[in-house]
Amino acid sequence: MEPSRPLRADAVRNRTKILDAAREQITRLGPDVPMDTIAEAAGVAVGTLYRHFPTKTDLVTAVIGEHSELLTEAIEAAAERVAGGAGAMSAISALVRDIVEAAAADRAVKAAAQNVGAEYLTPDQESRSRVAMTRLIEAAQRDGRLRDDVTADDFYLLILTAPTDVEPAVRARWLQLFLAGFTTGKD
Amino acid sequence: MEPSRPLRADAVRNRTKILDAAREQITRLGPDVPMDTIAEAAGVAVGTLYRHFPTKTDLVTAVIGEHSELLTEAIEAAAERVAGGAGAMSAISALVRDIVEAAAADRAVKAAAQNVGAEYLTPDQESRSRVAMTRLIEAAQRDGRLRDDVTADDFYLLILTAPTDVEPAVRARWLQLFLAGFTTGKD
Amino acid sequence: MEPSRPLRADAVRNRTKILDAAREQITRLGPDVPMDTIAEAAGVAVGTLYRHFPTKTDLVTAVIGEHSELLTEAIEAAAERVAGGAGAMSAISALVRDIVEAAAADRAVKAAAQNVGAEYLTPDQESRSRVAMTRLIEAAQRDGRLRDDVTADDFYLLILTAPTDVEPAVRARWLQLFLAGFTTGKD
Amino acid sequence: MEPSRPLRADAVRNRTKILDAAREQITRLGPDVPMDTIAEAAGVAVGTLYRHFPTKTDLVTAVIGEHSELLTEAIEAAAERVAGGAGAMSAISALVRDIVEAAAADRAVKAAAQNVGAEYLTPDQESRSRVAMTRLIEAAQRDGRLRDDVTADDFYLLILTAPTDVEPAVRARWLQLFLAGFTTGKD
DNA sequence: AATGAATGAGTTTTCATTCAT
DNA sequence: CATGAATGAAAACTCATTCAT
Repeated sequence: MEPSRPLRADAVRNRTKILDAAREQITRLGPDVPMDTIAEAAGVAVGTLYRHFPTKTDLVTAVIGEHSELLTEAIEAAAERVAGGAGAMSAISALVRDIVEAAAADRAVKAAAQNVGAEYLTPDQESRSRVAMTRLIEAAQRDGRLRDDVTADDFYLLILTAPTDVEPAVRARWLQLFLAGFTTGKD
Repeated sequence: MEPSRPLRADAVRNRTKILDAAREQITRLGPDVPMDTIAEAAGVAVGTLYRHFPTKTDLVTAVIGEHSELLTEAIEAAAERVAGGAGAMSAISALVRDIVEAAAADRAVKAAAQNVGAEYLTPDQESRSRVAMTRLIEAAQRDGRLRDDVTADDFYLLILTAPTDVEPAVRARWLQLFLAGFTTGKD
Repeated sequence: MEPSRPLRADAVRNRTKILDAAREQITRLGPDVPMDTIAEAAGVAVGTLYRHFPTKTDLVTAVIGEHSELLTEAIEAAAERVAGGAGAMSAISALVRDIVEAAAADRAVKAAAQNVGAEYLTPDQESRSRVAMTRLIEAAQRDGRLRDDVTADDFYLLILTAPTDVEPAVRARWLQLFLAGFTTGKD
Repeated sequence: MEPSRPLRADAVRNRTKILDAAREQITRLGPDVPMDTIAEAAGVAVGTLYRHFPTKTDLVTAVIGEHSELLTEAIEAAAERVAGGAGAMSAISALVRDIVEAAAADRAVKAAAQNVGAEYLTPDQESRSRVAMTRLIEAAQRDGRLRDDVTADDFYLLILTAPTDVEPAVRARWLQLFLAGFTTGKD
């Protein structure tokens, strides 16, 4: 599914500028920032925004898409590390903590995802992250550290519901409690 | 903060109709429903909305107020039942399940509250529910069913983060996982 | 043109309270004060305002009417004084200065008069003040102090155009210049 | 305060249409004309009004600005004519008569300006008109036709207080009386 | 008569989206 | 392709006036 024809260099540059600006503005001001504001921040005219993203929803979805990609890559990286011998359960804990913290920092992105009703992951990202996550889970279960009934979906649920608008300490407590429900308590 | 004076009968009726409509519309159409829409649903003119609730924030706050009152009363009722001899841990589980289901129905109300910066619990409700919750927790801990380090705040966190936009089965799974982190696993 | 039947005592009291409040509010906040605000200041309900004054215009007109009455009485008093032997031209100067200062203090009343398009004087007031003004003018002309072509209308014009929103010193200068056009310069 | 960049041709056209319509509508319907009405009269959508003038105050200020520019230019032109040998006092009379007539046509604009707190003359216009007016005054005083104590501020006062809501004949009389206070009576 | 709740047209302003230049 | 001006449908809120209690 590559673009029908390669975008011209300056068009690529514009697309990047727009996404950068959108990410920044949405994170700072929430998903209700006017398109004009994003356009100005990007240093282009609104018309250009609409050339790249036919509707605001498309733009917001694209911003979320970036986030999803990062998330997917983080999961894949954790799976790599475990394949390289690292402890599975602690890799999972660290991964989840990182993701939750990132979502908190980028809280507007989450709000945007809800507001727009966009799917959190693209099909491609969905399958890549599911593969990696499953590898992590199975490793931790082989180690006897993770409850046997826990699935990748359970972790997605955890990520989806992590509180973003609370103090870090509260978020840490939340994570501790939730993860306690995943582990066997062994070790 | 005097009780003003008792509202006229028809005004009370309207106030109720407005709150009912607001809850319904916000739940159905999300936190951004126009005041006009709520007015129409309530069968009154916008002016009447504004007579009862000078700003949209006030209206949303009132809707939240009802909801959080119900929540507070549910916690108190559960505490009563336990005082009457019911099993503490199962009372807590049932309570939390009920609350989470109710919160899911009112998902948009929560969003509206956040959009509008309304506080969820009034100071009075806060203290009433804290007292009742603490009684429940202590009873369950005496029974050895609840981890000793769990506090009322932990339950608020659970309630606050319950996923709303998912199917009931998913929500049930989420609750099971989260509660697993609270319990000792005994029995 | 007396009221068809004497108003009940409390109705009279209310009418007075309303006019007092209206004068005060209009003077302070301009003719755009909401009727509700006037009602509250008067300590009555809006409905009562509307019973006494069918439209807002009527109320504003009534407030102006009071002013006109005072104005008429001031002219009559000056004429009395001159009849009693006082200097006519200086009586006129003092009269005009007083009226202009009063209008400045009550600047909103003037604004109201313009906004509402109400006649400044009622027919009765018109004729009473015209008689008195004419007497003053003729006396000053007999003294050779006032230009022979000056009429009562000229003075009304002066009163109507006096600047209200400027500092007292500026207003005094304005009056001096304008009156210089009226006098013969003699004495 | 850079000149931004030259507006596009059609934007300039619209700006003009909007200012024309605003002047016309405010003059005709008073200072409270809705923005929608002005937009319709201008043949544009409201949004276009707001693109050119972010608030109603800005629009009224711009209308005033045009008017006060014309006024300033009229004074400068009169000063030119006098420098070219024309009679100073009659130039002043004619100037004042013209200005007052123009102000009468724009009565509502003045009201709108006050409603909205807009300044009448910009600092630049203020100084330009003061220079020209002073030249006129000094010439008339050299001719012995104007009282020596009369200043530019006195003329502003005259212009400021000219009656607008009266018939032309009445206004002419008013002007005659007022100017009589300015002149020496010589010639 | 008084009360004050209800009405609803109207006001300013915003912003996603379109389209002429 | 980019620009940025124009569009126009909302949205929140106000207030003169009416009318049930």
